[in-house]
Amino acid sequence: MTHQREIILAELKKSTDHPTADELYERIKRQLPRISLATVYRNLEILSTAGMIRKLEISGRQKRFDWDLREHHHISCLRCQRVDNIELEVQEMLPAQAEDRQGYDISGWRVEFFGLCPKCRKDTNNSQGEETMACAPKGLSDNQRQVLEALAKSKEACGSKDIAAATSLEAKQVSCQITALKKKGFVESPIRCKYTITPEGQGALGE
Amino acid sequence: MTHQREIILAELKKSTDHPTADELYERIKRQLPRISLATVYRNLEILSTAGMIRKLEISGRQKRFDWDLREHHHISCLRCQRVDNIELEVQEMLPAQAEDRQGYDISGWRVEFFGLCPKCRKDTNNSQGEETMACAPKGLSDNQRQVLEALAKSKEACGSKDIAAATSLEAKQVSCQITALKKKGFVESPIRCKYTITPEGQGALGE
DNA sequence: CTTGACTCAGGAATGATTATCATATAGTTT
DNA sequence: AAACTATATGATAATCATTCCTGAGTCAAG
Repeated sequence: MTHQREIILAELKKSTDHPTADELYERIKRQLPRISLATVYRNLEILSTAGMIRKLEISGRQKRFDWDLREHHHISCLRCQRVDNIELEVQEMLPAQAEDRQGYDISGWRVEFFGLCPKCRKDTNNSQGEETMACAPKGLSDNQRQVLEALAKSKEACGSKDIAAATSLEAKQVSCQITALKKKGFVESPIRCKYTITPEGQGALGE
Repeated sequence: MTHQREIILAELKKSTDHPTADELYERIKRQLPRISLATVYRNLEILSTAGMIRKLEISGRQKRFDWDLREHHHISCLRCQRVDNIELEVQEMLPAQAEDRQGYDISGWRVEFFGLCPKCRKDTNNSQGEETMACAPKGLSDNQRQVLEALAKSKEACGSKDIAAATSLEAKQVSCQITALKKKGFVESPIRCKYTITPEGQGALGE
């Protein structure tokens, strides 16, 4: 039990959420500014194989960690990835049902619920468009920026040929970028084959 | 519904396991040799958001895909990552229990079991050592090879200082490599602070 | 006071997935 | 059918999370 390992465990026990390795890393850096992310990963792995903490493999790519070893299950938000605890009473029935099935030697089980957490639920009700907004990536490639700048200069909606003339790009490439920009919500098409920049697109250019 | 998307869906429906994207890619290449892995990923994503297939986020890093939309749950092997179906009768009781908890708007749930599949279970019984053997990576870095070669030349067990003399490495570096080599099973320590190469280490050198 | 066991920080490497973009294909509208 | 747009694909680069590698530091036992 090294110093860093103690800090990592203490920091995890302080947390009421179920932090990911890098979230924990950010919090620990305040106490141990020189600690490395690899050390956090290594010690979380050691602690979980030693059975001192639990590793949760839910809700997307990043694994989350839980200091609470008592038997309980989780509910996670599909929008913001938040994870909360949830208690169930039917737990005992589950392993019995599955026993001796398929010839597996069953060593564990888990129940997971997912849906929208109260906060995300409220956000959805207030504004429908926001969910696509929040999810769309904000970065712009060079080509996308060129197209967007050309659109910003034009007062009226223009076709991809006009844009191609205004930039160094070919018409084909322009159409390709427009599709990507539409998906990000930076461009819209008031008439078929004519495009304008959206307020969000303006904002993206300014950054 | 494009041709490749049809093929991908058909190939998935043919499979009784729950393949990963790259497993599916390997199978599909037989029919469409020019298809790209990105297309497989893209279409699996499209099909699953369209609700035509299910994306499983269980058992480690790689996501798996399931053509069977009927309500069922899974059991996965901790050793070989294999995933099988499992039927439960208590399903209906679960969502009722969790309803209105934590203010979440629950849209789904799943139950997962894990353990050892029949095959891995048998392998464990037959030979205890095999699991560590099978897991250890076989590659050698330059420094590791140097140390191992020096040990191979020596008839008797020798300390890290002897090895340092025989190679261009410092004593500290040698000790570091020895630790790594011991973990791989290429070196053992008959007496404290004295090391010899193992038959596995000889084999690794020969490759 | 050596010697080796153990751990760390930092960076490189890896594996899985996603984004980009030029090209190919499939639709629409005139 | 021509002219054009819209969408999908294949190849590849980029990204993200995680793990591996290595030289250096620390500590305890001999």
